[in-house]
Amino acid sequence: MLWSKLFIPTLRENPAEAEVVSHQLLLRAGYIRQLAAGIYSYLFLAQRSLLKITKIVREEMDAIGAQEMLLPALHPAELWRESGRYEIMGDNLFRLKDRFGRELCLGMTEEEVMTSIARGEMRSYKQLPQIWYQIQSKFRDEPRPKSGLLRVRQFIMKDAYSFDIDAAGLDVSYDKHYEAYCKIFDRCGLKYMVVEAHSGAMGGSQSHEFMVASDAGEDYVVRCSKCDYAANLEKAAAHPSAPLADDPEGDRSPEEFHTPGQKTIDDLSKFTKLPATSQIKSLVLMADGKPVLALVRGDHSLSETKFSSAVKAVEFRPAHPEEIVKLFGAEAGSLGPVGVKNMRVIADEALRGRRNMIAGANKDDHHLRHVTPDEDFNPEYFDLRQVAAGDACLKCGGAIELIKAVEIGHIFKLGYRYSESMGLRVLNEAGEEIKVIMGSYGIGVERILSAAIELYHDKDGMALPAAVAPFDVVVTPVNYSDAAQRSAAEEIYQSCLKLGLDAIFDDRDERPGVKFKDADLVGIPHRITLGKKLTTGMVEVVDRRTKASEDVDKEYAAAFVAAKIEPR
RNA sequence: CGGGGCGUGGCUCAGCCUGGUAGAGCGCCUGGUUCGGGACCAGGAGGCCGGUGGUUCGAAUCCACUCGCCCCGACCA
Repeated sequence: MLWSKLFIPTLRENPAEAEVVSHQLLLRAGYIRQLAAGIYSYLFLAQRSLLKITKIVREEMDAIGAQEMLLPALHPAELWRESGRYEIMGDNLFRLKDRFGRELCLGMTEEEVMTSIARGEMRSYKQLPQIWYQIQSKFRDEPRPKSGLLRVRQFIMKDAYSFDIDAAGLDVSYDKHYEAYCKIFDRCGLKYMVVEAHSGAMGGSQSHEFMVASDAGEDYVVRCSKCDYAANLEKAAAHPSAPLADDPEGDRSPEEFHTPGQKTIDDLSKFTKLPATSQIKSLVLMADGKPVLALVRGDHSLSETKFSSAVKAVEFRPAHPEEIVKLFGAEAGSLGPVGVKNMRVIADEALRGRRNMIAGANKDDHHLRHVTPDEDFNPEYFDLRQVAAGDACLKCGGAIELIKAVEIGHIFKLGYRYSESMGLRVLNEAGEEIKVIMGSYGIGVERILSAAIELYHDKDGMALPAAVAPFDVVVTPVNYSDAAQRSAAEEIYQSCLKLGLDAIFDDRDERPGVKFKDADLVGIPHRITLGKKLTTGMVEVVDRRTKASEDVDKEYAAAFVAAKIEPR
């Protein structure tokens, strides 16, 4: 293609609205333009990259026997009511009405539609297993779209669904996806981690996320510095750090003391001269309308995910101040577990075996010292605590680190959630009706591009892996009005095409600086530059990432570049 | 939804406090000189100052409302 004929609107300066690097570069390099908050147009360059990514995705999905389909994005609300997600998804689901007042919604994932197809046609175990997938736009009414293409309201997802006869079959389908995902992300040139994940609103048992470390990410990955343990923060477990002060010895009874105006853990640490690790933090939550008192060590934070699985709540929220006063007779700064009878009391494992700690007295401006779990109150123990950096790995004791990351893929064992609610059953060998077991598997296509940019960029722009770059190579005559350069460049460009390279010919009558800057910004992995050395038959081949330049005979330049690009 | 910031040619921004002719750099167009890392000279085009209402002789500027975008939080397969 001829650069002079293409629409590649590069910008010299970063648009003011872009904060994260991938967003800035996608705009500057002319890949995307914004239409509204969280809604973007993908221009020529972005579309080329995305097509390369989806091609890789297709090849690897097809390789595990998955069948590509294309389902509607517009769904009848009725279908979502069947699975129960019409209510669960709340405002995140785009909802609309047609001219007759029928309720519709835009798909955020397509378990319902896939399940409805399956239940209409599947009759026998002999038809299973099946893996169906599509690459299609998804819609989510995000409360806060952000970071360019990282969190948007319309995006392209590869979503796959597996249908199996039993749990062993699901394991096979799940493992196939696990491996296919690794191949996809490897081929896209990404550095990524696979972490244990929480299955969240999707339901189901096992789940893994594919994460790319990046400060632009919104998730935290907990990783052991020694072994291979890695998990999403929501799910991660670890040994807590030791308390900073030993518990006082002895079999003491709770003793009230006056703590005027001391409300936070911090206040109390200063006031009592005891570290936060000697305190019990008391949190009141309303879980499905019922109050629960959750206790964690003073320096720990409650993991909301772990809390909700511990109490098996569909919905929960922090209690309102009025509710707290009504239930405890005291305000939030002075709450504690001693004497609490009117609600469930759950405690984090880190409190088990501790003695003589500080807790609120359920009386404003008063606290208790010498509070001992299992003596002064009897909680149910759970892992409730959010893991923190510096904790010790459960597997090997190594130090835990926290890494910010972008989620690019997620695989779930759904189990029977949809087949049960929507009635997907087949007959087994014995002629008995059995539920089909399902899995679902997603990849965020734009996130692969964004993550690649976050991973590979420098001050001049993108340094994309060839697999996802819009072009493999750009042929750049330094002076286009020089007839010798022009014709030699044309020849090299044609040779590149013959070798199957995705080549672009920068035939613009621009100064060399402009052409070099644009090529760097756009992130084309290789550049063949024709300049003064052409008089001796030599051209330069420049590597975008390393900026290393090699002189090559013009006859071999195309083959030289082709050899550098991995076969695909 | 709570908190903060910002809306002025295509892009980055100044002007607003203290009301009176709408500006700069880059980009764009024409001509010329140039040609190895975003050239130079000359000429030129391009702006309902986000919108509505108000105050005023007069509003980009002051006031009210409103819309949009970004960031933090809440939220989130």
